[in-house]
Amino acid sequence: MTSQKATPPGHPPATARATSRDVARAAGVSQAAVSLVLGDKWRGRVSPGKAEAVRAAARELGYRPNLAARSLRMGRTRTVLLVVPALTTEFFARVYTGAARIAADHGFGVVLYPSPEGIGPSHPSPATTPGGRPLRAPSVPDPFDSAAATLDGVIASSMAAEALTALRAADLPLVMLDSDPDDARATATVNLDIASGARQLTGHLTALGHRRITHLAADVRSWTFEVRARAVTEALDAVPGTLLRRQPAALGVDAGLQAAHAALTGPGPRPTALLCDDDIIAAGACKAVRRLGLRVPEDVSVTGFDDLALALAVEPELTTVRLPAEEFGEAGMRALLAVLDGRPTQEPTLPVELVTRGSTAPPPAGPDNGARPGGQ
Amino acid sequence: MTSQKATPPGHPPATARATSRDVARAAGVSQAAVSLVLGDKWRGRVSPGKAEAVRAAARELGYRPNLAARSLRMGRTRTVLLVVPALTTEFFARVYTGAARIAADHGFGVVLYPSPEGIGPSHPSPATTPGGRPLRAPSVPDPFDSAAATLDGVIASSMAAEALTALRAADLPLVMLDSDPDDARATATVNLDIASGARQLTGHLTALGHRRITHLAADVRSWTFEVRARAVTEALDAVPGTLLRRQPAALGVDAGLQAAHAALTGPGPRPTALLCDDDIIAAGACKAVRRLGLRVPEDVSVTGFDDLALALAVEPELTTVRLPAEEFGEAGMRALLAVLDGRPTQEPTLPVELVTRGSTAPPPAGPDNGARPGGQ
DNA sequence: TTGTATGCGTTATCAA
DNA sequence: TTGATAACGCATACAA
Repeated sequence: MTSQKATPPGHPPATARATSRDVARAAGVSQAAVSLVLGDKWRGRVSPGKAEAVRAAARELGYRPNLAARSLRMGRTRTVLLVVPALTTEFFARVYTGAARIAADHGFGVVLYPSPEGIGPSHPSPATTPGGRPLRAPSVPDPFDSAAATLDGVIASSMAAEALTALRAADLPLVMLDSDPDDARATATVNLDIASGARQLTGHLTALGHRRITHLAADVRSWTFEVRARAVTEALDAVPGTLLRRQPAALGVDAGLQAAHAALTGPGPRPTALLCDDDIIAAGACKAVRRLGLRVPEDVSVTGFDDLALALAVEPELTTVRLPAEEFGEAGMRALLAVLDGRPTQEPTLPVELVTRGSTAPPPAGPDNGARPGGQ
Repeated sequence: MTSQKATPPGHPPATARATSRDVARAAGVSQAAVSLVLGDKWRGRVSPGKAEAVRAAARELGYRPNLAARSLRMGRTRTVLLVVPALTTEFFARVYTGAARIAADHGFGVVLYPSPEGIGPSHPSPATTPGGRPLRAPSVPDPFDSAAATLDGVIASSMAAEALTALRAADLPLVMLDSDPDDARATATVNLDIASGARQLTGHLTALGHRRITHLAADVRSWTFEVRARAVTEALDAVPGTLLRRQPAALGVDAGLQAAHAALTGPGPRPTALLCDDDIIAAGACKAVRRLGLRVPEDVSVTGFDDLALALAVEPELTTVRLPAEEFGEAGMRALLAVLDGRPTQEPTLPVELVTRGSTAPPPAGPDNGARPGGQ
């Protein structure tokens, strides 16, 4: 009965990597010393000479600690779940990028959970893949059953909030993104200053002279959209003589088109501006305007929200509110790390910025600027 | 010295979860039996009654195995790395979605590695965040140093191929996406039928009557773009009387605009069609056409590639080649799973589909259809 | 059929 | 300062 190393029976080791014991042997120290040195906890417990020897050996052998073992021992996985409404959107891809960057800086990984009910696919197939198969039927399981999913914490977009309750988030620390600060589920909240963005938008439009504005409101129950609606209403209430209407619109180019069509052809005087809840809806709205034989922005101004790449791709380019997506993800991750460390969290609200481009202009002149040009 | 359970000293357990021993106790069996039953390997080794008791207890306790422990024991992490050129693009977000779905079906997780040199940010800031900080400076480290990174395999887009060599991919199984089948680094390759797409596009344009076509070619060294260029050249060589020119374009709306401007104002007769290497470039090209006082598609036809949401957002909607992004990710993941299982891989090539929309039409009539309309 | 023992690689404690 | 040693939770070989 020797102390020979033996790989576990049944399976060969995936990759023959150096272990801390190999490093210890190479450096002529105990395995524990390796752990201390590499964990930078050797203040007065290992001699400087040996410490350097350990580092050299580790470098030499290309040692990288086995994270499974570390997780097992520590009871923490250094893995965080990011719950988003649907990854296929540029906005959340950027949120992920920011979160992952900060995570990596702290030795954490980020695993994604695109909420099954994924709001607004924003693209052709609403509920099926090109192949016609229902989108993630039993496919994407509860992330807590999934492989990468022994989690230290969760970051969730408010747009995927329902998914959150479904997925029993144990009692993991939970950072909610862009959601009601009073949400009881949240350990911490990180917000964008959406209300300010909405006010900047309405301010821009009223300053241009618009008085009949229709809000193409995302018909998604989500805090962020509620805030937009409220802020728009309040801001326009403060400007005498304005007429605000509201038209619900699903997320997506085509839905935006439909909603805008309805808004522009409905009863009463035609609005001179369409304030859309996101860039995608705005893109659809622009199409609707033109299909009615009207021009953007001469006859109807259109604004978006998000400042996606799309905003520059359409013509005219969209006046919109730039949401700092990556910084948003970064802030969310930082808040979660603070919670995990037991540090106080800052609950920041990130500023947003109005970006004025070609899709807005003063309303058409004329008494009622209303005589409808030849339709369709 | 009792056999009392004790949490590891120093740190409390992250979450008090039931272990297989708890289940065993509850079911009145040994811990090994639990492992057998839940691993579905109890064929003739556990009595049906006890097996059922185990399952009941597991359900009751909400037992979920500790993946760190399992990974440690098995030497496999059930985690796969997906290397993409930049996550902020819709296309790769969709590839990820497909890959993650299949992975989850097999109890695997997917971690993302947006290549540092991330080709084509396709959005405002080329190299810095809004804050001005250089984009992922030492931030995103070698993924093999990162937390989630004890990997069983890698899936990589050819567009991030350089990153691959940098990141010493040990000798992990490597599935390359849309890359040279002869690439020595790849354990397996999964491709889209890009060449067919290019041929469908040229066929569509020549059938409409176009004879002067400029290829707005992505100036990115990547197999997929080389294939496009070759296929376009060969297809047009086969049609007598065609004049193919090629104009390099960086990835991005603005770059597409610039390239198209150059193509339309350069010496020689103006092309009647701009065949763009992706939808983003095509969107830029459309803008260039209009800035020159020309119309799409009456004066100049424009085609894209990818069929992003963008293709429907611009006006006119883009004729483009639909790339089945999610299925692509699925196929990549399936290939990798096959490799990991030692099964033969199928090396599939996924079909792509021409989608005809408003951005293409017959070229303008007239002898040379060339008398340039008043530019600006 | 069942139970018991072992080791995966780490970190942390304790005795030397 | 250092080096043994134990335990994290699981899967498996082996003895009963």
